[in-house]
Amino acid sequence: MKNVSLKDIALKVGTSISTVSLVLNGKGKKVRISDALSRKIKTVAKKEGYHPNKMAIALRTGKSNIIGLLVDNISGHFFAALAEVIEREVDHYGYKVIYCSSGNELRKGKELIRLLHQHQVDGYMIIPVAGMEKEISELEEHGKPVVLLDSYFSKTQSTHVLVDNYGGISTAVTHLIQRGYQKIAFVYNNLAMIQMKERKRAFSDTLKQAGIKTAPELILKVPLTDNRQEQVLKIKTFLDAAKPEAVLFAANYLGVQGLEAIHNLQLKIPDDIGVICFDDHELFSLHQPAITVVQQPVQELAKTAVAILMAKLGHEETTSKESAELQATFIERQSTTYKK
Amino acid sequence: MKNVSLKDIALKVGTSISTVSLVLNGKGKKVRISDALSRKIKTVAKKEGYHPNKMAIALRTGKSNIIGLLVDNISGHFFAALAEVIEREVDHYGYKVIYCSSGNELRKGKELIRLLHQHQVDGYMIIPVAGMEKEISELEEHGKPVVLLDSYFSKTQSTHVLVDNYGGISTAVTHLIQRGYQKIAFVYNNLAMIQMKERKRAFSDTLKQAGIKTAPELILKVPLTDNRQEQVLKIKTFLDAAKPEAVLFAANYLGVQGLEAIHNLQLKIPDDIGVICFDDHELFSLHQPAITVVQQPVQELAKTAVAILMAKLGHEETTSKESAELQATFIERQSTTYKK
DNA sequence: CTGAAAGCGCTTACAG
DNA sequence: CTGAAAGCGCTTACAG
Repeated sequence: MKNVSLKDIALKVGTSISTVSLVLNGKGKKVRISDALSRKIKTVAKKEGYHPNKMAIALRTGKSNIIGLLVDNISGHFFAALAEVIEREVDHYGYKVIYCSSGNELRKGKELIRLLHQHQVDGYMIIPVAGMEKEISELEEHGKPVVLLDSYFSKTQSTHVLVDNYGGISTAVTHLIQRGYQKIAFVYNNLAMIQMKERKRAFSDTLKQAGIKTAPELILKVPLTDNRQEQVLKIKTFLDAAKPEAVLFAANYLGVQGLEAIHNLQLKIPDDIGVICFDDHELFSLHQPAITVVQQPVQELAKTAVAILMAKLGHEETTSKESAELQATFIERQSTTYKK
Repeated sequence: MKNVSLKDIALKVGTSISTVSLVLNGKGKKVRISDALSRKIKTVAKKEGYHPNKMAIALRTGKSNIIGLLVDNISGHFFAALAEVIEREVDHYGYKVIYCSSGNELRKGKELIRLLHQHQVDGYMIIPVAGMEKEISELEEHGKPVVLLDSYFSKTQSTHVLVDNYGGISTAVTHLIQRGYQKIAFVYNNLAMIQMKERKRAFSDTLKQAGIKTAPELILKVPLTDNRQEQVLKIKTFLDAAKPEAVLFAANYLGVQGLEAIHNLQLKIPDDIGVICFDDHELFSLHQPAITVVQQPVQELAKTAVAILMAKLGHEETTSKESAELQATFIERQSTTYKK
């Protein structure tokens, strides 16, 4: 059973394809097609179950009304929070979203950008992977608007929306110091992108400014490519050796793994070790004790990014098309009460 | 800057569009196009950065090489686990996935099926919503293969892949009884679909078979439409009034909310109350104490569903195209040790 | 070995 | 008020 096309309708009604197209696109009034014909066309279209072929429209008009969203990990917590908002927001403008995840692999990321391009998506929202600069510039040269999420490349000037990573970590470290923690450990990963670099930089700077010297043995870089098991083990070994008074995890998944490591070590939070995490997770507020976090304004990030992209696509003239850096929210829970 | 098309290449090389198409599709050898020309075409195509327009191909061939995946909730845990596997599996066959989420709303679900249809997806994987029977039958009448996930309609014969819900719950209840729990509560939701009905049925049957009579005040149905806050409150009020020895949550998100309610009530697990949940969650294994669960074989579900869909699409003749019911895995952790 | 032509389903000037 | 025609980028018989 074939899909019904404009031609089928035209044949049934006894008119031309153009007329059917005009009517079904609501332009009947404008070109003054008779009410009788209009009604008849609409009736037949409905009865036959006509659905326009979006592929054909995209091919003809050059616009697909699809936004490509390339994230690092489609099963991650950040994506889960993001996707919902983005989907709802772009829907207001009649756009749909195609998601894909790079797994933080350059090769995969490049491939997916090409794929999205081949599918003629109108605009891109991308969590960039190191080394992707060229592909992104090419999209922009092709006239396709791009908004980078969560990170950006310092050398290129693509529009980006992200949280104030430096400020967020700085607040966290300051909080720990005020609570009386001195020997503070930092666990981050080897993502060679600005958001992680900023977090690391903020950690070192803030300690230095407080007159605390940072020992390299209090800093752990966990490779992204390790599997979960290995990562937990590395964190465990690290904490066991370094014996910090508090630990700051630079990403929520590291925090989750960190908690597992801490449980394995049978350490009590916050008595044996204070814990704070950059980026919230469902698990943290439910954990006993609940984990203090620096929360990213995910809703706001998504909304801002969509607004900018829509502005670039010619909707919503009011919105600025500039990059944005949003403030993180510090949430103190029970994992950072120093007891000594 | 325009995208480069076959025509552009043909013009540059000084040959015809057909020849370029043939060569670039690897059919050059078959129709014996000269090596010299082939090489030249390939070189120019690469230099110009040619990418085939998938829309045009889809329009022309009637195949989009896209699978539509309609889930209940794109930010849910089940989706997160599913998406990754499905994406990887269908990739082997050259397919891509478009995701959308119905939010368990019939109206939204219907709309999304229409949308996927308009985008000419070749096959569907759907977590069905009550009332969707007609739309799904229509897809099948249009010759589009469909595999239902997680549930199905008892009246229609669509292919489906799901876990043995009845068996899973039955195991859980039996376990509780063996551990000495008698007053067992059941928390489920008002999803009017087979998976939830089966879980409910299994709960009542198993208790009855053990000679324990089920009191209606030990059963709570939490409306899906309530917001999270309300749901937690309802569970809390319910547990406080019913004072069960153990509680079985019929879905992982209910378990997560249930834990919050239990913490609010200051009840100790497993001393004050035993807890078991159908469907695992990252949070459960990390929780103190870790929560006993009935785990769905998500990987296997996804793989099976993909295999069946691909078989229906004409790949992989070896695979059966029959519906499948997979066994759940019971994982005993520390939340169900009766202490009295 | 290679090219001209039709056609997928649509939109949009253009002509009448 | 309505229709014939071109063209988006591609594939695929068909002809030579």
